[in-house]
Amino acid sequence: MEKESISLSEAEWKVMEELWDGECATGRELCLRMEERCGWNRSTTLTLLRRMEAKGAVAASQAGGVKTFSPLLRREEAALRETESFLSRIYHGSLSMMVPTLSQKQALSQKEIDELYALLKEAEVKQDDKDD
Amino acid sequence: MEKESISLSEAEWKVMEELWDGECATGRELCLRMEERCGWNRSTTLTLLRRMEAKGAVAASQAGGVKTFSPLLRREEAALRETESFLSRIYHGSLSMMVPTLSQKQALSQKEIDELYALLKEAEVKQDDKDD
DNA sequence: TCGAGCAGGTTACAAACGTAGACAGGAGCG
DNA sequence: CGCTCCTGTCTACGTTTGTAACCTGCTCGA
Repeated sequence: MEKESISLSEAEWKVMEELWDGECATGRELCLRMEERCGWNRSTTLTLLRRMEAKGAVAASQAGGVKTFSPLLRREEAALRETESFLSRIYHGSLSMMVPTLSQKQALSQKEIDELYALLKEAEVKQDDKDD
Repeated sequence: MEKESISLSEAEWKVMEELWDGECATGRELCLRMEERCGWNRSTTLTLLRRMEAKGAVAASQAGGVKTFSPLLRREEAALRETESFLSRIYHGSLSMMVPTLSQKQALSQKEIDELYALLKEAEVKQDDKDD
């Protein structure tokens, strides 16, 4: 129901990725793709889809014995939720505490750093918009 | 053993926080603090400590019937591990994909953005060091 | 019409988690 | 000496997660 509270497990997330990438897909297609990408058995994928349908993360529509699934949760929504929960769990909710951890280990490439600069600039613009 | 592979569950993480903050503590102290902070029963904390000891995340030393626990895993180490797993799960491993998600929701304050700039600058310096 | 395939559904089961009750050994007090 | 606390250990139980075998119903070609 309240999308806010839908949380996805790791495996479920993978299925969602597939759905987000393709907008929607039949059970068959998804099974094939998951088998290919993760080596899962058909049943595994179907079970996950069922669970996800139950928790309202995906919608399923039957059409002549074939089910078609589509995401109910938008990627940004889910990612945001996940991110906030992660940040608060590990970094007391603050992104700024996360960067040093990564840079310490040189887990940030120069390319990534450059990208981040650009992104921050954009974020700043957004902040300004907010004031209007 | 290989610290790399030690993963902490959410509850375990909370206990670790306590340990990291205090460097080390007796079981009794930890039980009290967890009860206070999370409302946990004494047994709950003790069980978690036992599991964490088993997986090598904390060290315990007995002294006259009283156990003292200290973290074996450093916070940065654990945070890094967690962060990498999170980033790869949600953002295909790239921090740069995470920022737009947050800024879209205005989940980034100007203050935080400023901090991030500063952090990136530092990270850049580190990059240079690496070349030496 | 009957069997082969394919779609989805049902049931299962072990590991990880969160949570806690029951139990046992040592230390000190009366 | 025996009881009471306190400390830690064992055992347990429901839930979530990952993973899959097995079953059933439909459809299409021989």
